[in-house]
Amino acid sequence: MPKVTQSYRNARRRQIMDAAIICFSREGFHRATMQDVVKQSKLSPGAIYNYFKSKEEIIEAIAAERHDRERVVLTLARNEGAVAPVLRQIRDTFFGELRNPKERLRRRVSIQLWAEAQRNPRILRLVRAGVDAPRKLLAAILSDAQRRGEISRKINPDATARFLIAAFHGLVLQFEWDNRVEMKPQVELLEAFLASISSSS
Amino acid sequence: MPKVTQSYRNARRRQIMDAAIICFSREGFHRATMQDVVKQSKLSPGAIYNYFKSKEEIIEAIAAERHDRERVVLTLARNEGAVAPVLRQIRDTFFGELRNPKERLRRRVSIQLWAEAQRNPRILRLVRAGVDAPRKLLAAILSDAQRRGEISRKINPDATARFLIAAFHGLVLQFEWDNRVEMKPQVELLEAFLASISSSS
Amino acid sequence: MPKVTQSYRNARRRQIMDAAIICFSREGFHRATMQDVVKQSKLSPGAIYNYFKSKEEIIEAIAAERHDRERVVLTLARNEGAVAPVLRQIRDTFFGELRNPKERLRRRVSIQLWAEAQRNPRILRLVRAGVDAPRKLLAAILSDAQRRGEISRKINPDATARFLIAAFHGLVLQFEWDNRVEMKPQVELLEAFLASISSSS
Amino acid sequence: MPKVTQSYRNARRRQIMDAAIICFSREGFHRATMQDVVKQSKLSPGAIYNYFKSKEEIIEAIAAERHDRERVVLTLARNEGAVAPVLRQIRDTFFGELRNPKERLRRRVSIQLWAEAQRNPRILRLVRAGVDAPRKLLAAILSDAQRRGEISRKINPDATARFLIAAFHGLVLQFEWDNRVEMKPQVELLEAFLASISSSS
DNA sequence: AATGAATGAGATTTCATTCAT
DNA sequence: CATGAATGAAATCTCATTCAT
Repeated sequence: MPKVTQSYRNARRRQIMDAAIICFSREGFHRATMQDVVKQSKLSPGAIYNYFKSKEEIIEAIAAERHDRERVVLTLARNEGAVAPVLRQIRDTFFGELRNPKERLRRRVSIQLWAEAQRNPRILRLVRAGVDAPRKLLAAILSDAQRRGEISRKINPDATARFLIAAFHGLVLQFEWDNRVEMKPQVELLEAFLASISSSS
Repeated sequence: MPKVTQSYRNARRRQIMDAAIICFSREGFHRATMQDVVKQSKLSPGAIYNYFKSKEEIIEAIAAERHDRERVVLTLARNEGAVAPVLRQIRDTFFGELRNPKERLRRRVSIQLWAEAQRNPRILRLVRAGVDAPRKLLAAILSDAQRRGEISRKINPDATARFLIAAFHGLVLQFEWDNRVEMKPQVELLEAFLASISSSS
Repeated sequence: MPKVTQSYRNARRRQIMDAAIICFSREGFHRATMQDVVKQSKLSPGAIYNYFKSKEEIIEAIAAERHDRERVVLTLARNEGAVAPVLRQIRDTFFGELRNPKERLRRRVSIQLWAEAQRNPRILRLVRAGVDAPRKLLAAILSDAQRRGEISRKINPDATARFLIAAFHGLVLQFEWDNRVEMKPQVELLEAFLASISSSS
Repeated sequence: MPKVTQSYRNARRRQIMDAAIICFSREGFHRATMQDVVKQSKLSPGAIYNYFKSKEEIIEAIAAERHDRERVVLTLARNEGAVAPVLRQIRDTFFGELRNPKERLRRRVSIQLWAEAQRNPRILRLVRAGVDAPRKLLAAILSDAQRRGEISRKINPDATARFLIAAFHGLVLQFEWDNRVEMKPQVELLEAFLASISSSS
């Protein structure tokens, strides 16, 4: 029934969100003005407000997308067999993405979202959800591996999952502050860590 | 030449920064207005601008203080003997502080600073310095311990130090998003991690 | 040359004006948006602009219609005989209409027009015309009645006509502000007033 | 305790309201911009918003003032003796004021308020109160006069009071639409009306 | 003629900062 | 040094109108 297709509308939303991600990653949510987004998106203010009710809503849409994305990446990993290659794949996916320029923009915006979550309950909910889902999946993977005897019974899957995600977030920050930081030693450290919790130890 | 004593000036700066920390942790840098800080500090706008040239400068002063503080905590730990108790003390100091309400405010502001560092080079420098100093100290501690044969030669002290700090930052976020998160399992995980890098392994 | 019949065009104009009257009476001219009129009329913006050059023009069309209507009501009254029943009929027509829901909407819009006339000369002209015509008709009726000796020579027909219309407008306002206002005592008052100007006095 | 006196604040509010009355009477509430009021008042936007939270609040303050003013005028009239001179004084005060240029501005704004009352309940309440108080006072005056036998027992004081006020409002409109309208014949008509309800009749 | 997404000027309001007292 | 009213640039958002389809 609509005059323009859903895919047209989606493309516009995409266009706006991409522009916003560029602006927000450059200037932060508050310093970036809607005028900046307008220019970057090559649309008009009115057009943007046809797709998003407010600047806040754009931010929320970006947060929601982050959330989805992270969940999807991990879900893909789930179904495979032995734990070690699965974890290695997750690790490589996440670290690999840090080199991707587009993903770097998004990571910069994520840091903004962490700050924003402090005073915007809707963002908080989205950020939380974006972290909870991966954590639970990771914990389930670890749990399964424990059941199969692949990793030590002594470790706490939930706490370990949380710890791994925390470490990843922390390293995102480190990389943000100084992008010459080498990721390889970190990857190796994780390798050692995983080895230390594997059953043979 | 100053008409009031330095200690008076210091007390006023303190008063303003404490008020600002409260406001910033509540609303974020950008949403918190100078009026909020004025009210919270029980001073007048004019008075505040006698001590800080701008809102930015207050933020920078807070960032500088964070930086100092973190360095001091670690410096205290340095001179002692065996590595295990030293690391345990550092760990307990940092995690212990997470329960301290005043420190929680400051942590909230830290997260804001992480976001702000993205577009304010002066903040970036301060944040970076606030992370570099502890990292180097920690690396030195690990290095010393390696030399003394207390921990494995195979680990990379720099990378490990960075990793530990990253994990701590990540856990600060986790705690911020959900303050019911238990820290004890995390502390135990770190214990296991330290054990895994000790020489006996 | 027109591609559609005049009656089709008229029906569309009617549809738009009816929708506009609803919107304007609800929100006022300025608060009501063209989008509101679009929704209410179940047409599209483009369609509306095919029939009216601007929002102003819709307002003017409504004003013009008010004007016509009021003139017509009075014209109908003119041709009858004795003055008393004629005046009574006019009175009853006007007061009776106040109970008519559709007419109430229009009265609400009239009040908007009174305000609008202050800064829109075209509206002013229409409002003025809408009041002048009835006044002149009423004055003529009174004048005729004077000539026939039905009402006192002492009264000034023009001033009296103006006064009656003014009182009616004022009562429209009273009713608008509080629609529990009883109209019957007002009607009786007018009866007394008419009696007082009738020749017997 | 305040740094500036209350009278200073009152003077500023006066300054803003006077400027607003000029702008609103010229352009209407909606066409007049805050920038217009800023210019007219020779203050800055920020200064105005120190005294009024919003444009709406300025409008409400003006409405409240109208209300007060009208009440005061009538209250003054109350205490005197015989009804005829009292009513004549009220009549002359109201009609006399119509020639006062400042009062004309305010009347123009009143008409705006009548329109605005349709969709702003706070304005409605103020407008209503501004009409109710005078009406009750007038009704009381008439009632007293009836008790003293000065005017006919047959009239309904409430309805008559309402009618007189309605007529006045209606004449304000007439005068607004055409300021060449003579008020003298109207005053005489009222004289006749009052005579017709006096006891001798 | 009809559609409705897009336009963009312009409205209200905020808030960091200043400066006369 | 302190005060706090005043400043005014700039931000977000709205909405009458257009025009490609």
